[in-house]
Amino acid sequence: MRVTIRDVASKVGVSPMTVSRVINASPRVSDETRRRVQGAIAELGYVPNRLASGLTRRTTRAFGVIVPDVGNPFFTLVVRGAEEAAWRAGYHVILCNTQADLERERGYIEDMLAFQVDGLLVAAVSDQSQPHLKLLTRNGVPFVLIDRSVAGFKTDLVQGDSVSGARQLVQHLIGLGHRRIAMITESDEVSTARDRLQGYREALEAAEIAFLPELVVETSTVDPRLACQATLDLLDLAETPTALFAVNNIAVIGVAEAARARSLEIPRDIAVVCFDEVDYASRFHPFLTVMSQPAETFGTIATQLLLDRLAGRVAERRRVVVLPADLVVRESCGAQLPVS
Amino acid sequence: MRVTIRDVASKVGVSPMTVSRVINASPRVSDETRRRVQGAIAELGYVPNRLASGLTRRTTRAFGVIVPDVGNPFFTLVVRGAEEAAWRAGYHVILCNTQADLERERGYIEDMLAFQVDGLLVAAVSDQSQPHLKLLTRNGVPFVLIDRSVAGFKTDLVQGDSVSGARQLVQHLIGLGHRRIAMITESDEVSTARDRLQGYREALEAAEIAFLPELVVETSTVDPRLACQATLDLLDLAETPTALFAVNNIAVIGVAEAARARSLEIPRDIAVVCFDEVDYASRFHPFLTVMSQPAETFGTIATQLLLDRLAGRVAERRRVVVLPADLVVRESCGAQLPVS
DNA sequence: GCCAGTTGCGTTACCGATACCACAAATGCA
DNA sequence: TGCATTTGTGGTATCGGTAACGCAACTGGC
Repeated sequence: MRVTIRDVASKVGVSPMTVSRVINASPRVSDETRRRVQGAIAELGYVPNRLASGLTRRTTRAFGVIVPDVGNPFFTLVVRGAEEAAWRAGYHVILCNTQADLERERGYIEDMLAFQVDGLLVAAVSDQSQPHLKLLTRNGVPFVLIDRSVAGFKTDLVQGDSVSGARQLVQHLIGLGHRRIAMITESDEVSTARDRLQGYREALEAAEIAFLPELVVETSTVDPRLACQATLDLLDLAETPTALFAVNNIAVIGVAEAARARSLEIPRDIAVVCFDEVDYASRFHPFLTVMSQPAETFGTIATQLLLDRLAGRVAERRRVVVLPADLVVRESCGAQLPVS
Repeated sequence: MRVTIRDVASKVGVSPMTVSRVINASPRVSDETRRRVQGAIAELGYVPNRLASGLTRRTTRAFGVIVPDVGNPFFTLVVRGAEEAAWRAGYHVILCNTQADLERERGYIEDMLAFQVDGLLVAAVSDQSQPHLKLLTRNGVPFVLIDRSVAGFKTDLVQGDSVSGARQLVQHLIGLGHRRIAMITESDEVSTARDRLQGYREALEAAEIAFLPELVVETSTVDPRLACQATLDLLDLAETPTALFAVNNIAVIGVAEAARARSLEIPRDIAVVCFDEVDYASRFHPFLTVMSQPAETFGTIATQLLLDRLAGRVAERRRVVVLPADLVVRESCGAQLPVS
């Protein structure tokens, strides 16, 4: 049923090898033959079988991108950046969505290995992704970590400056007069969560504000519902926080929901800030003050690192790229904005 | 570098064939041998080469899902539903994001063909996707269209009830007293846009309101910026509309932005409704009244149709599944909500 | 006109896995 | 014990391409 190179060859009356040469733009084919072969390819709708060509050449010119949640605007942009850069370099991208599930992550990594991709970009679920990633090194497949580092893995890495970013966000809140600042975070097996908590602590320490464990709530995974519940718990404290720092754009959704459920108005009753743009939602009220990361650049740079490795232009050691984040002050923090 | 079946075989001291049997859970292997082979597989980190096995068997147990924009919450959920259903059936999903670009769509369809996927789910860019899809039929690869039909293509299809959904939304606005209702839509080469415009017209007609062409603005593609500009144009009309119907969740973002730019409050100054949930954003103000579609179900049902074809359980004719949409009344339409 | 170099194309072997067949050893049943 | 069957394993060909090589026919410089 599927059209093969032999179908094309016999239609034109040449050998499969000649068709192969036309496909791969080899110069050793006469113009006349080339034209006839191209005609047959178009007419039959022939598409070369990459399983077969991937077998003989040792490359598929494709790489996998594994992210925990394509629906998260941050990762959507990362993927877009990666796709763009890959496309320009003549590579194709296979996208895998793990839904932050380790099981699934392992499955996809095996899949990518099975499909013989030339390399991978991985935003790992957590430090527990380590065994899956070992599969890659053992098979000699290069990969670049995005956004999150994985404990005990010394590979190329593109990440944001979570420590400093979080510190700035919290300092901003402190500058607005807040002293009782809570944080909604996720498992500290995720490097970004760990780093942001650290930044939070540093900011408090610098302002000589005591770190209160009860003001930090950790949800098992990042999810609006869990974050909402966590926020409600915080709001039930005898002494409620006056400001809230959400570990990312997903958690903040739950925070906003909880505030609404308690009829608290942001920022009048409680100030809110978070990491990452909320994309479309940041155009809606409450207009969130965020630490904005250049998500698309994460994707393009990671792709560049990977392409470098594939091309053998290898800086032998691992390369770590840290991209700065930008404080975008909107309304949710309660800052008085100059009239624009 | 890559571990092959021969590496495993020679390590254990059996033939590759025996290893293959272990991988594929053939019963004709002694427990003893099976254990030793499995040990070697784990130890070497061997992952079977699917390029090779895909060549001999005629299946890869993978299928492609092609959508215009994974960042669109509607499609994110479609993908999630498809992944879920595929996973359960032992299939793997390769996700392709066309960014509503025909060129890219063609590239991805060729890629999927090249990777010998067993089938595809396609949310096509527009009617102009027809030539790409013909490639699939010519190569005998089954596919199911999602969300959008493509003119002249009689294949399996899972879509929403756009005509009736749009009619209901507009009727709802009319019921609230609006007579001057504008619509922001996209190219009428997209079936859903076509159908929603039709529903809009039907609702007007039923209420004996004249259809005014100047109240319908068509943007070339669906994009918040374009929708924002389109809305501004509408608000510049001598007689401005009192209500606005956005063709989908992306367009409505631009509408909200435009309203804000003009310091109009929703719904006090202008009522707004749209198709599709805005996901996270619908938890933010303005709380949008929407026609909610069961996006995840789109994915699961489309997958089911595809799996049926792959399994040969074919209802020979095409099957069309139309999923109903639900009017979710929130605040943006200006309806008085009962106190909950 | 001769020989070296180029051009255009075909042949053969192989990538890594599996379908199919073969076959020795173990087992079952009369 | 004898013969049929089952069990466990290996050998060979093959999937659809391509690398490497081969080789006629043409080109061109002397």
